Amino acid sequence: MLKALGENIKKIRLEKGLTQVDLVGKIEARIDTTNISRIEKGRTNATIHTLYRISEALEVPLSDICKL
Amino acid sequence: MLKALGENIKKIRLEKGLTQVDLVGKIEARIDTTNISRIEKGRTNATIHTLYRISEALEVPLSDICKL
DNA sequence: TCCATACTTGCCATATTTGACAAGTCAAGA
DNA sequence: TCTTGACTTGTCAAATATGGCAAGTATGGA
Repeated sequence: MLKALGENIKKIRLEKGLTQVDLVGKIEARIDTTNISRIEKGRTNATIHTLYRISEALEVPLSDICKL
Repeated sequence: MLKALGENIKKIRLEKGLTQVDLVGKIEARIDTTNISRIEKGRTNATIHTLYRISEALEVPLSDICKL
């Protein structure tokens, strides 16, 4: 399930033509590519706030990245 | 945003006619009404795994409780 | 081959979620 | 009023997410 979530994020990110660094750059509050990578690989159980910041940077609704 | 998420959960829970205790009872892995209450009140930044377990207990897609 | 870019992974310190329990609030009804 | 059920809030310990940095892997191009 975390893996599916991560793949969702990665898919959307690539569709937008963004690298992890680009994505991080679009997030106001500090976040690290380390964390993006961990989330995309399903290696961490992200908090909803982190996912929310990612959804903002990707310019998609939070619910889009929560579609499993 | 955490508050909106919590209100979402509460709304769905009440629509299903469940109390917090009922909801906890439907979740396989251990969870506490303390945590349900904190999430519903937006006092905690829940992890996606916790929200996923709640969505399972509510029998709705995770994306439904992530609609802000 | 060498280099650059993109990504992954390990480690650390700090902050915070979670589970657990106890105590408190609140509303409805006997 | 008293009781009961539902919910909220405080505190604690343990687990873990996060930010940060460094090192490693993989791929493609000069």
